[in-house]
Amino acid sequence: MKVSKETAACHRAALLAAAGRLFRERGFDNVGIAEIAAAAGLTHGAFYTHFESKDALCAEAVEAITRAAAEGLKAAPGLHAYVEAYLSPLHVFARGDGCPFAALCGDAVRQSPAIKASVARGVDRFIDALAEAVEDDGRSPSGRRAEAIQTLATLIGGMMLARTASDEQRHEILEALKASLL
Amino acid sequence: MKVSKETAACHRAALLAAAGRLFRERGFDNVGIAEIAAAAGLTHGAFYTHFESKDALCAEAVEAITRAAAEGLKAAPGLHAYVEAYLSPLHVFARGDGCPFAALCGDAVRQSPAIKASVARGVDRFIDALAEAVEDDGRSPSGRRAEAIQTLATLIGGMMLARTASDEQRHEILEALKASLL
DNA sequence: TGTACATCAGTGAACGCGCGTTCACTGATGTAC
DNA sequence: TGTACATCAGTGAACGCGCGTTCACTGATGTAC
Repeated sequence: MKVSKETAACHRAALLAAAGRLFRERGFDNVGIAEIAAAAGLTHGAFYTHFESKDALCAEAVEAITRAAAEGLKAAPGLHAYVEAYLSPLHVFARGDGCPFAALCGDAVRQSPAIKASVARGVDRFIDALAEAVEDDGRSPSGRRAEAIQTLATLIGGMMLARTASDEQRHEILEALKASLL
Repeated sequence: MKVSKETAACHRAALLAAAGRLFRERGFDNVGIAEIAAAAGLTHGAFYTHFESKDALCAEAVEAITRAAAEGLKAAPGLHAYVEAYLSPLHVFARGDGCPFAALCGDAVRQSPAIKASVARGVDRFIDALAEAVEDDGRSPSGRRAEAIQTLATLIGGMMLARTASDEQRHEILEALKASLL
């Protein structure tokens, strides 16, 4: 049955939100259209009135969650606090709500060009945001960008290590990285 | 038909080698038993005379390639040279023969406990090897281990970023990280 | 050393399952009069 | 404002496909005599 335009717009937003969460929790290939639709209160058939394909949804969901990640960084009370929260056990376990890069970079390599490009744009935006947050001790813009890249690599590499690590390892990894970045 | 014990042992080794390469190239879930068996010159049915399940193969393949990675580091002419080679465009594209952590950490989070444990053991061995390779300026063992963790996080995070990045981004990322680690 | 036979690595058809996608259909929405 | 009807978001059955795994069978191996 038909549904009002506002309701349809809500459904689309719900699909994107569910996809953003589920993809981060389990990766692109381990979440089905039916599950995403169900999480948004729909059946799988309705999905195709909102998105052309799963691939199109993936690209759009990546766009959304990477934009949110950059906004989250800009809204943080400072790089120090951001890094502290990033390298917390909470973030290790809250995958569905966490950093899209730590959750999906490994997957993205093997996805379609559209998805890879979406992730690459997100990475670029996030590096920009990090470069602005880095302390300005009179360094050149390119120097700050280089430091931003190093911080990002350490954060996402560290998060992935912490997520596969055993309980004892996890603590050691998070503490070592906090000490080196703060 | 039956086959001599040596031949069977070769087949098993070939299955492990093919799995190690294919898993790194495309991830655990995107490579089928039939493809691995075919790469080893067998049909899929024969696979089950060598391994109990795909999961068992994954765990054993991870064990093999992470051991090889640690040995490769120990055999390197120095940490400097190792990092230089790690952060090279060659490594970005040679996934099947490259670092198992950069290739599989993202996947491993979602795999069975056996696979996760296998990766975690590999990470531990690799950190040990890195801690030995780190320069000894009179630091404590735990200080060297912390530096090893930071180096590993930066390397695998950087490799994953470089692998999803666009052509221009890739160069910038690799150069920034080499500058920070060397 | 030669023969007879049990073993078992390998084959390929078949299974159940979940996936992405399609499509005929339904019925509330919202527009045209 | 009220009515008639075209639109189209949503439903659920169905599709083809590839997957991991099983299993009856084959025939070379390697052992027992």
